[in-house]
Amino acid sequence: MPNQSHHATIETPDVHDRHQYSISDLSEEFDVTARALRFYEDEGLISPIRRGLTRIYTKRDRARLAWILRAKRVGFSLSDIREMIDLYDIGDGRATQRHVTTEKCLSRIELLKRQKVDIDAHIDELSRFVKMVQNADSGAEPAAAE
Amino acid sequence: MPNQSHHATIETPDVHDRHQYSISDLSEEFDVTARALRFYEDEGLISPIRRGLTRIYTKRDRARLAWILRAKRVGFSLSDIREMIDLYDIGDGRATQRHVTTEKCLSRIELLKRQKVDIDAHIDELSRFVKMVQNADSGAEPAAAE
DNA sequence: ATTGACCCTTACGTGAACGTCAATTACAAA
DNA sequence: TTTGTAATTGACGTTCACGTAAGGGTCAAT
Repeated sequence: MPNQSHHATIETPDVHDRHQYSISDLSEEFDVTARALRFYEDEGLISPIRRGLTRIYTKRDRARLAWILRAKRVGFSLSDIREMIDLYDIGDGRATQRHVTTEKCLSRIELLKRQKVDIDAHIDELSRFVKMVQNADSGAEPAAAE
Repeated sequence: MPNQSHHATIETPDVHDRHQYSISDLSEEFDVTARALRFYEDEGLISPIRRGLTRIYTKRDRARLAWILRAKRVGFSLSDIREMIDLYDIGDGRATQRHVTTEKCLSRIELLKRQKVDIDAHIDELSRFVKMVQNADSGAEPAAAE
């Protein structure tokens, strides 16, 4: 095996089908630390294959990472995310399992919809506040609830 | 002072204008612990007056608490929230301060809008997954990004 | 042979947001 | 006066999501 380098050397063997990523490739692309990626692996969220000890991420791993990070952005904890990934990974499960899966997904969706309502309310309130500040009519304070 | 009780006794002095709340009133109503409310006070988010050592929350405190909790639900940290409250509390500030305030509010709004996009994407994906599970066509996995 | 770039594991440290005692205090009812 | 209920202030404990060394391996270039 004369040439197995996994990141840009002069003579890269597979330039045009780049579907393998090193840990630093992904950490740079998604702006997370390598430590975080290893942590996600410890938590069972991603399982890149290994060449020796070195992690090699496939396109699927990359897609899964993107999904994880988006889930984080909308407020899910890592264990939430792990649970959701497990649900995805069942897919072929028996009827009862499929039922449980569906129910959990639907309740997640409900939660997300409630979040959207909260966000809209917050946007409204911030917008009103901005207008108020610009009009310089003092008397500002967080109005709220009901 | 014969009658100063701050929660329901037989002879409550001001039954019909109930604009004072004890710490447990609010913790029960909003389903947060008293510990949390004291913590928020330590962090400078609320400042109930005291009768002796006992905290007394006004309607404004209550409204502010509701606001804080909603901010938390949409993903703001307590220091984020503190910052925003400080912004609200300026209101009468000088022109430069008003400018800074406005800018910060606008960037918060942008952040919230991006969150909505993420949430919508997540809802879509979960919905699609639910359909897929129900159709029993296996081959499920978190699709993502791009 | 050494340097440099990149990778690894193990393991303790950290900030946020409280939880959980422990020891008191205040007040009203029994 | 004792008992009970709700309040208080420390102060240490906990979970989450990593950060941050410390110590070491691999490979290609110099």
